[in-house]
Amino acid sequence: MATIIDVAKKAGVSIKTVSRVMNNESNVRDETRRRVRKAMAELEYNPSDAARQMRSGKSRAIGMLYGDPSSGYQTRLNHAMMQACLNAGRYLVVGLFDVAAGDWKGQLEAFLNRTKVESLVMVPPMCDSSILQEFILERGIKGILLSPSRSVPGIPAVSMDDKKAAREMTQHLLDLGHKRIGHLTGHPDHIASFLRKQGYEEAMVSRGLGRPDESLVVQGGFDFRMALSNAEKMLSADDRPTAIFAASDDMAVAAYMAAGKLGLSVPEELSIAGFDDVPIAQTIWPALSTVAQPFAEMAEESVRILTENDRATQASNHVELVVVPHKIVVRGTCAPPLLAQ
Amino acid sequence: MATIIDVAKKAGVSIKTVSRVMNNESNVRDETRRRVRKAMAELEYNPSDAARQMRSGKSRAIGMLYGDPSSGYQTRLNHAMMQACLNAGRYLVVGLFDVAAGDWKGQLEAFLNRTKVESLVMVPPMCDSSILQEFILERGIKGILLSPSRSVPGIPAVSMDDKKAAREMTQHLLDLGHKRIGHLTGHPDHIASFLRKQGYEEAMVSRGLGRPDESLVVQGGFDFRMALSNAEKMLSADDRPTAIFAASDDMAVAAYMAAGKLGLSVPEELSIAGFDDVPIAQTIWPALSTVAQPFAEMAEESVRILTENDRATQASNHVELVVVPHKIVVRGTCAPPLLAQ
DNA sequence: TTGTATGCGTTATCAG
DNA sequence: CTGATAACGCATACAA
Repeated sequence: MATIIDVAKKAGVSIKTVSRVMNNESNVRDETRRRVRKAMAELEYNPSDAARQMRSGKSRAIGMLYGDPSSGYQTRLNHAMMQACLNAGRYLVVGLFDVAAGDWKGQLEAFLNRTKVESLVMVPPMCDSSILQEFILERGIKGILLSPSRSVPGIPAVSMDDKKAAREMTQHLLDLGHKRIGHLTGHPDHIASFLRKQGYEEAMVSRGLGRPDESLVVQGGFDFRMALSNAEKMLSADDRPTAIFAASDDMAVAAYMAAGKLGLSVPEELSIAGFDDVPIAQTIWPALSTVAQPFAEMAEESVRILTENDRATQASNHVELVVVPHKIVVRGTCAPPLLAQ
Repeated sequence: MATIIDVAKKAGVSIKTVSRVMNNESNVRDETRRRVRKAMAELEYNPSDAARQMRSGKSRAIGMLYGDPSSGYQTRLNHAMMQACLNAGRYLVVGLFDVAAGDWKGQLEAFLNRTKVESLVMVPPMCDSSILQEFILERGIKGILLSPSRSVPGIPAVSMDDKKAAREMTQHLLDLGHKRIGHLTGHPDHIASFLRKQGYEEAMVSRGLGRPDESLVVQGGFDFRMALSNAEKMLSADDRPTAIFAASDDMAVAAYMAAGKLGLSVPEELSIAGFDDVPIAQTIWPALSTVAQPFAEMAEESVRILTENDRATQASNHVELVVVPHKIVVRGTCAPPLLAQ
């Protein structure tokens, strides 16, 4: 394992200069910088994180605190972040956050002190806490907000466009020929529920179908049981929809089961679309058409922003919000409505 | 932040002695040891992992390489391990393993070199590779095997008892009064499939029901679609079972859907039991009765064994296999069979 | 049984 | 713009 001394010798400079190059500091001649870079590459030099951390008190690892360990959203994000960190030659240090307990600031502080991470990925719902936002701002922690409800000056944010995705998914159903499309909404506390419903409504309105009424837009609450019962109700009506767009895959599965109970075959008699692309979406048959959240890309963007430490570009590249493109995953649960309808 | 020097001063000893106490080395008088311990507690001393790592080349972090990032099993294990590490004052460093690619040894070596972890949790299928086992043995890496197919001399293993759990779940159904109980098997390549089927058969035989024939034991392959189609077939027969025990929750959900399609209500007309306790098990309604794998306990045992570094006990405590008790989770999908049957 | 001194690979200070 | 040298907190050879 080559050390900074080996690099310095090879490049014919002092270790301090090597250190300067590593950290993208100014006050190094371009020619020198190039020579050092070359020596580093040739020796396959890798700075020792341990030494760095000992000296500066900061680890190069990236921290992420999450609240709900059982959420599919979080587990998939964890994996995507780990991958992104791996690609960037970093570690991911994850920690559990007790959302219900108070003292969010104290919890974050404890995590920071314990792990010494210099940068942080903030996920919902913590990313929307102004207390936490101010805290990382004043502590000088590099942070990014993942899917925040609204962006915050000084802290870059990465997210997908929920409203647009919902609009597109609904349009897909519309393009297939559906006119009566039901929507199973999420939980009112989640901003995503609102955005997804809005996207759905916009698509309906833009096709001249008018704003859908209560017979079409029913509460799902991101809850299987509620979605099941309300989907059953909606599908039992005389003017039942020929398609249902659920604001989450779990609720889409509920609609799926409701259809089964009522003897409606999917997708022939009822089209179903979901949102999230959780594992079960690919497990069931026919597989669920859904919106795939771009976890990998969101994670990569986050890590890229966090590891961008060229002090020169830092000022100019004042990124405040990166919107990552989603994917509409067309699988087996959507088809044109029966002619009889 | 207190350092080893502060502790030494406070205890009136040298830093070497503090170091000895920290690492549970011998050659320290009990009285001295106590004094040092007290000083550490009073100063809330926390050894710096960075300094340790720099000096010894080893991190105190615990490594875990996993193969299938989308598996519910793995994501839940990840979380449990993270929690267990947290409780033990350690980190978890996870890495992705490419099972399909060759050179398992090289992959492991790269991970070790990169992360410098001194201990390792080996999960399926890597834990069953003799090449990997020999490698960690000769490199002197502390390792534990999680749910291996068979134990290996020199490397402690932690697992649950799949056969016993399957037997108990089947007995639960038997106790309810069921006599014709179907079984959806897992994938033939997984040792767990075999064990779970065996447990089911033992329970049936022990109640004098004889060894179940092919009409009752059908392939599920840990695959939703296969399970769905075979469950439908099984439930369409004249002598259909009044209960189904699936070797995984995913397949249990398939049976659930098959029942829905055939107009069989759960649990009144068909009882269903699963295995794993994945999130969807609690999502659906009625919620699925299933076997909960003791992730938290398995993780804690693993970390305990890995961090047990008292050199005195190391020789005597030659643990080779720890079997962690599972839980039978009784929820809503199992009930006595209808009298009419 | 206990202590002293040295070095691990960085970053930072200050002098050139 | 560049370099010599002192820390950072711990483990360990070697002494006592």
